[in-house]
Amino acid sequence: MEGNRTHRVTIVDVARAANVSAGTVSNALTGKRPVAEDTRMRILQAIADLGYQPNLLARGLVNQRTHTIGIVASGLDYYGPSRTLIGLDREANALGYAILLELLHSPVEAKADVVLNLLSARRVDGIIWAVHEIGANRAWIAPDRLAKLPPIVFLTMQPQPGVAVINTDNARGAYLATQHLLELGRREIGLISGPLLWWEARERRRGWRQCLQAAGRRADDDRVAVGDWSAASGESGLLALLAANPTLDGVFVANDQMALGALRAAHRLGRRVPEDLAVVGYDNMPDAAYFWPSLSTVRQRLLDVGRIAIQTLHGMVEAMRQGRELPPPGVQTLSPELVVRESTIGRG
Amino acid sequence: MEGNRTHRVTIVDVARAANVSAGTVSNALTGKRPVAEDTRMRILQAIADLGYQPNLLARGLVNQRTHTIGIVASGLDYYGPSRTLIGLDREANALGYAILLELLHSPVEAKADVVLNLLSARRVDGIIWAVHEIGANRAWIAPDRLAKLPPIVFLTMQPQPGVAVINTDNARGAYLATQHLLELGRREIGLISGPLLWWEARERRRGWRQCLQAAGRRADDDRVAVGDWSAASGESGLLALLAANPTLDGVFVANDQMALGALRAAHRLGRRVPEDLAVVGYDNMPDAAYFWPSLSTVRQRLLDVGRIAIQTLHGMVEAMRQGRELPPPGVQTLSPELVVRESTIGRG
DNA sequence: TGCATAAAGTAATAACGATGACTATTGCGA
DNA sequence: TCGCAATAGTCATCGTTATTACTTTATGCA
Repeated sequence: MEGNRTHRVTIVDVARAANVSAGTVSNALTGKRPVAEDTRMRILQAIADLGYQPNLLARGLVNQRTHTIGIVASGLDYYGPSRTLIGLDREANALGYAILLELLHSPVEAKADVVLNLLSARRVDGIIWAVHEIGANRAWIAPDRLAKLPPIVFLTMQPQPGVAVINTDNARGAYLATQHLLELGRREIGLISGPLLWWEARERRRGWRQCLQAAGRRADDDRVAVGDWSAASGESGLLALLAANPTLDGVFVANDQMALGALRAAHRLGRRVPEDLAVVGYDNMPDAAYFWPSLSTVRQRLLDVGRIAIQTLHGMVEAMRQGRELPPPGVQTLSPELVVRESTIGRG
Repeated sequence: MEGNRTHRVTIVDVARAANVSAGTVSNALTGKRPVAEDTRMRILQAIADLGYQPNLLARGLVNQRTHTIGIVASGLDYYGPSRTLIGLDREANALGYAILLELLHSPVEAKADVVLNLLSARRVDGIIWAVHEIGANRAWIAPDRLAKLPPIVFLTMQPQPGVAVINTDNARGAYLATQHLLELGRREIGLISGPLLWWEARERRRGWRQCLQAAGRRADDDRVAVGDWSAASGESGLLALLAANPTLDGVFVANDQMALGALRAAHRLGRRVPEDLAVVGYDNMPDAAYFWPSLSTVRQRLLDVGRIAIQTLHGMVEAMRQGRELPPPGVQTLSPELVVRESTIGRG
């Protein structure tokens, strides 16, 4: 009927159509005050007729709450970050939050600050920081800066005092992998590491080293090749390791993609896996079970990381809203599990 | 100083501190009207002192514009969707849009409608629909429903009249792959397809079939195994194909993950790739170059898909804002490219 | 039955924080 | 003196909700 294409239908239009006041419509929608059943039906009918959509900007403005969570992430073309994001999204949905996504393509501190300002200007209720690495020192999380931001949960980083962190135990995962190799009787075990700027890479190296040292084995630097998480670097990494240690009979590779490259290098050199060289990866990406040979690896519960992160953040948001004291922020660490496949035990 | 932790600093506080009116602060910030240089400096100083963050909710409310784009996506644990999302994010950033992300875990129509309502209630400026499949008929994009929503760009789906779609030419990619196999002298070429509910899977099958028929070769249903995009289904798919066609000497696999499974099946059966069986995949995921043997495949420019999608959407948003007629929505199709590796030509 | 009182639903109005369209104040030259 | 730039200020507005105040209607009791 009404030809005016630019007119947006508001709560007042609904109220008029249902013959009530705007406040009553609001009450009917939010349920914060009771509304007589037949009025409610009339209102719902009017909403349907007019195709009314409540304006969440206005609602957020008056409620001081947007039901939006900002997620800052990076490395989405890798399995881990994507998977974590899925976990975050699921739980956020379940708790009624929408997600404002910011991808950091080149994680430098300046950009990080811009992104935080942006999220804060949009009045997100909370922030998930899922960027793995951003310089070595993290000076950018100055406490006074943090105090002016909405609650933040950090994923997968070194525990910091006064900051909520959700982690997996990378050192333990690496330990499990290395121990598995030792138990199979391997005597010379190398490491293809991720970039050492990354906390996860350092932790996995630590776990590998600890396990070897506990068993009285060598864990020297010439047993370590440093890659960049890519399959290419895994391939060149294994070539370098074997050149320096021709008798190497086991290798722990800090992620599955590099392990894929390492398998390829082994094939090219004619080394049989696992007979000549046993390989363990990290991540348990879906493809790993179909590598040739299928890859023993370490599974992290990344969906759980996402879930717990959102739940923790939600708790912080609610506490802050109700003026309660924030729970002392701490570290929650999830345990990884070893997944054994052909690359260590053959086609048993 | 001020101990009141709940007080939020608004434009009025800034105005008071800088000894001007709120309107002037607004002008200084948005630049819509000139402000004397020294007043501007005073205002900026006050903003810095107070740590003021403009409230984008309020701004959006009065401007009827949020500079936010809703992205509805799914399958983020696969390479393609993740990659596309990265492309979308980059261009959105460049054009000053934030991203409201909605992941569809189980793409059913009811849920789709809920998601669209949600985005619309948050007053996004536009929507990118990056969900690959949602039932066969798409009855849910009823034209009158579309008219009530912000501008939408659809990715990777069958062209629809009256709808903006950004595509890659899946049939052409499949054609290129199949042609490559023919040119290598392969005579019996099978297909491991994706689920036929997916438009992309149907298109890739069409390209495979067209190419074979143009060459006078068989392209019957017993040369087709239908998988579900997973490596597991690729493995079982090739086993089934070889059981039905023992003399098969080439296979086009509709994505790289299934191709990985197919390679594994070939290894298990002792068929040499490519000597006995040449394999071409689709997607060019980073790992494909490190499969054993490395995988010939089809590259899509997914970052470009994302870029163009955002640009198109931006154009629609601007046109609508300025009351201009929307450009007639059409289809933009990008061409894929063949990437030749060992799985077809050996370690040449 | 009639009246006081409680309960329940509804209406009116002031926020929330910004902007845009007017209006008001300067200082200057004609 | 007048008119015109150049600035700055005022106030209504965007679409909701919370608060307060006002109607009804139902209930209890003599």
